[in-house]
Amino acid sequence: MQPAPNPSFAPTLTNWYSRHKRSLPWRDTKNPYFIWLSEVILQQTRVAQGLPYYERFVAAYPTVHDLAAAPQDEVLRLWQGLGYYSRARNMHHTAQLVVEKHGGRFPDKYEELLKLKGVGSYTAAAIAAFAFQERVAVLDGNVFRVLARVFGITEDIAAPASRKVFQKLADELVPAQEPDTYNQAIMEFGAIQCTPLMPDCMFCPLQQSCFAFNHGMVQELPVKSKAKAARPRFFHYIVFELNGTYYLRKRLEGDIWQGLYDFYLYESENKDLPMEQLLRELQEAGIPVQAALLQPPAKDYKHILSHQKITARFYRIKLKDSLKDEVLQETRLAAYNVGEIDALPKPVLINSYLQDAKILVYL
DNA sequence: AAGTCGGGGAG
DNA sequence: CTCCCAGACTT
Repeated sequence: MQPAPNPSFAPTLTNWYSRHKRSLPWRDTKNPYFIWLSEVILQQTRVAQGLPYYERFVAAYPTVHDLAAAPQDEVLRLWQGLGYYSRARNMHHTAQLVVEKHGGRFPDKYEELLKLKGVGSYTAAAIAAFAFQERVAVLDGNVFRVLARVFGITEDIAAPASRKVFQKLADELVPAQEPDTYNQAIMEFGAIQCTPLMPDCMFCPLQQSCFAFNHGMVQELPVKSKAKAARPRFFHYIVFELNGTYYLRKRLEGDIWQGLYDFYLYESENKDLPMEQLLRELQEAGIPVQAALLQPPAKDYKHILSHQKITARFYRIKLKDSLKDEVLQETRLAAYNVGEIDALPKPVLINSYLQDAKILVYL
């Protein structure tokens, strides 16, 4: 059983925060648009990785109206490399809704923010607290970890059912005064002091009252069940080239990278796919290719996602004539020149190939 | 409750 | 390699 919340918990954290906090751009504003932008970017993303994206989005779209008016391809292109692209699509959708239904002003209550697409319990609480000083508790990976250790909570933080245990405690701990500062403080404390692997317990202001420290359980807490292994997938990309243009297509719903562009794709069950079979598959798709024109891939590309381990091969082929209209309809491929390709949103895997193949060259 | 959605950096 | 990051959504 965890001890009752120590009344000095919040003051200790905010005091620590005042001395250790990083200077981050979204902390210098009460503008809900900027705060929302930063929170969506930072979902499942380290500050160091998200920071340059935040700067780029603020520069490109200074107001929610600018974001709402932008084409989706442009928004996804700016998001390129950040991953979890549904965040960008939902963010874009929400920007348009805020403009059209709310006159460009964000809702100012937790319950209303929660209704926005892409805004879950964490992000709604963050916006409500940081932009509007609502007394709600943010509960992210950092907060889970700090609470589990300090209060000795052994519920599996990966299990959805555990959330209410942590949420109840988190809610009780939020002080009435400056809930925004407190929420920033506990997350920053988790990110810098009470880190996952090597927490700095020797110089921790909560050391005396920390359950995990006092019971030698710092390594054991928080309890988190392991994710299941990523499934292997084998991609065979055909890169059709025609007079300096290349055929790409926008990916659809129902798989990874929705809304991003890649090449003609054949996926096989096993790693090894004979060239003859690949040629046969192409023929069946109405794209007869002479074997001599199909250049074998130079190497395998390994691309790791949370739940998939992709091995990709790129077969480049120089066409003499345009692909048939019928094929273009069926495959949704279209020809793009290098400048256009640069402007399209692409998975990191595709971008890596384009640079290796010197189709895209950056200075 | 479990599955799915990216990519990168630290150790 | 492993872990996990200012999570959300669908089934």
